[in-house]
Amino acid sequence: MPKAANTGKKAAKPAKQTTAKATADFTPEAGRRVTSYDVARYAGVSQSAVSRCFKEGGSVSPKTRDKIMKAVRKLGYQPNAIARGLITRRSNMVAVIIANLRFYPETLAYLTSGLNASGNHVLLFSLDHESEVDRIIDQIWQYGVDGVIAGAHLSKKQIELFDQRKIPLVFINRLYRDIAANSVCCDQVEGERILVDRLVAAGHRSFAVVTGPSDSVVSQQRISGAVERLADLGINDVRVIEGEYDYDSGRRALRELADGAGGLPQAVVCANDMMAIGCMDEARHQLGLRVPEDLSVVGFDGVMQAAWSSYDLVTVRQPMQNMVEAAVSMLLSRIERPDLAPEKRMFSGEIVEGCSARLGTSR
Amino acid sequence: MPKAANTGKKAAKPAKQTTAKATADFTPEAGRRVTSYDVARYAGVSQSAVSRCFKEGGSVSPKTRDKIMKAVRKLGYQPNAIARGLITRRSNMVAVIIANLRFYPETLAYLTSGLNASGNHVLLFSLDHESEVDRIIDQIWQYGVDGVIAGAHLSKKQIELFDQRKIPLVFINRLYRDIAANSVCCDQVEGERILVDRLVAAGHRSFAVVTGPSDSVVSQQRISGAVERLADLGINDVRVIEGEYDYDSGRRALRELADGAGGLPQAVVCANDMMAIGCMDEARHQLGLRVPEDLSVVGFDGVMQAAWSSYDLVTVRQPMQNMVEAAVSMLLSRIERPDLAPEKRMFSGEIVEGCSARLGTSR
DNA sequence: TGAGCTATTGCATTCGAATGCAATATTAGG
DNA sequence: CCTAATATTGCATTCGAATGCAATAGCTCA
Repeated sequence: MPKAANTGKKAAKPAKQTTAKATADFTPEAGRRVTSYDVARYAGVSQSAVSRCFKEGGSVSPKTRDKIMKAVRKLGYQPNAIARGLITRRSNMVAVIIANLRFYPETLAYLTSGLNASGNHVLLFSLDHESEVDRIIDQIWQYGVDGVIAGAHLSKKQIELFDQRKIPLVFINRLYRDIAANSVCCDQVEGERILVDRLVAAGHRSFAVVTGPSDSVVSQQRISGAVERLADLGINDVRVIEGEYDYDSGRRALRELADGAGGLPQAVVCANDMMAIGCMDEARHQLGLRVPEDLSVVGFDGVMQAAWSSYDLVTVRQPMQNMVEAAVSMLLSRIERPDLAPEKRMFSGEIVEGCSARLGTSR
Repeated sequence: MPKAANTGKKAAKPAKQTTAKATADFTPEAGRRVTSYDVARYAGVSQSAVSRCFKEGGSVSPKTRDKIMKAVRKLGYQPNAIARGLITRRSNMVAVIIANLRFYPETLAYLTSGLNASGNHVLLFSLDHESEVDRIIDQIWQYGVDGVIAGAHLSKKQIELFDQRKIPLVFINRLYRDIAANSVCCDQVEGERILVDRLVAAGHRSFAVVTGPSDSVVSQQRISGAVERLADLGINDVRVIEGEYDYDSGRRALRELADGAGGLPQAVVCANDMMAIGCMDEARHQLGLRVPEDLSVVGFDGVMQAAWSSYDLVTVRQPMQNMVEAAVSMLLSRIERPDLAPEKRMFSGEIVEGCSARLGTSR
């Protein structure tokens, strides 16, 4: 039995000390969490020794370490990350802000495992609309996260705030031309331009584009990429329909096109895959059209559903796993070295040549 | 200009004090986070006053509150949740353990907003396989979360650990018959039995069931619900194929059935919707079968994709939003009152009468 | 055996906010 | 204008782990 070491906290109140000795043990009061002091008392060492046991390269003799670890196992001690964070100023938590979670679950899955692999944890903030960001910025700050990964749009002022407060921030798929912010993106404009080029080369002459919600910058980029490229190519028959990124709004968009004056275009360019899928379903099952023979539909993202053989969507696949890995490593290196200069990494999307659009000779 | 109040910490080192006075201000050192002491100094009050300003019903005069809030805004102060958590023993964080995140993104979205609404935050642990739980249990403990919501299987020992440590734990869709654990479930067995009843009533006599991964208890429940009910009804022509919950394994399962001896069954019962969708696609696009005329396919879950008109899946819709709300409120009330008795809430699933299976007269 | 090192150990303090208690300030009542 | 009651305020301590520094133990080598 270990001897009761005289290592109560500082000048612990005599009463307390006595009580501890009276009950002659080291079992923490029921319901209270086991602390490093409990372990120290049980093992007959000081609290600092216990602390050092949990520190890489901490100076502890094998004999002491052994005693301590035995006590740790016996009492079921786990260091308190909250208390540790207070003194080390490292919470090992990363805030993840993500909009449209329901459409892009893979992104979050990749993020979580990437961050966990390096001993970090994810404090999740999910937004239904990008414009809700305000609500959560303060909370992020309060939790003292070590860094932030954002898949949502922040205002210039908000970005500057993170900069002032020296909290590393990395965006995924949000590019800021005039702000020196870290980001990992897929080139939305390039991808959309190539996609449009292919459609035009294959003979399409009348178009419709279906946008995402108006507060989505990604949607704006994709749409303007498409519209501008079409204009470059001298095509002016372009209708614009507003969507909301989801399946239903894709269906609605196609219905609107069918009902509207001028009839259906030859190709529908959607700001994401979900809406493209909605368009296809509406076209095939409500309007009795053949896709791609009567109508070409293309999307953007390369979500798993796009590859399902009912759709086999022509789309631009974002290399999301690479992008997430890049974002995580970009963030982690900035947590280690806050002085690193801001950096932007841009990946190219890959055209997926499915069967939802006539793409001409190449297939 | 507010006068520098003499409220440095305790017997602050004279040197430090002097420095502060020399620079004649209250601006915290660059890069350091603004603390309640900084605010107090700037506003000429004590740190406790600042703290009380942020406490519901804290005793502060309007005049003082005003001064303090002005300082708060000026310095951009945000209370440090970590430090607060240390003393209050409330982190306002809830751990969410979720397996198969990529298949059930809605669940997480509902959870996040439900918890945020009550001022709680989500510390996310996502698992690729349920069996990885061990890895994260310790970490949850270290972060001192106020409670846990689990959409994954824990061992009896692990559940008891949470109980001992008085951390409320609520399961979603994991039912433990012989353990008094909190849970909110959809009745998997009942749903599957009703589904099977309908299929048999509509004349199906040969079946295949496609399971989920072997470590998924939910899959086991669904499958045994189906298999046992079929046995009850005197149907023994039931093949069992192992799947992995994803689209590809659904396709693979159907191929296996088609290639195997005995040819295709009349109905394929899948442990979830994703696999059912895979089955349908494989049947229609690879094997040229008509669904439901040549083959009936049913799933379980009621995910959004199941309702897409290309599939229009017959399935059991779990009232996931209700379930999540119930789980959140169950957890929150146990955080407030840890003595509440364990409780199980069971919701019934709703049969969705789609067109992927012949269901007979009712449609 | 003893001087000179190095490896362990413990002490005391720190991180930032919350809070019981005592000391003031304010107000009401007479 | 004074007393009693109430409302504000500040002081000092607490939460649990980490860490600089000083003290001690243990070891090497002459």
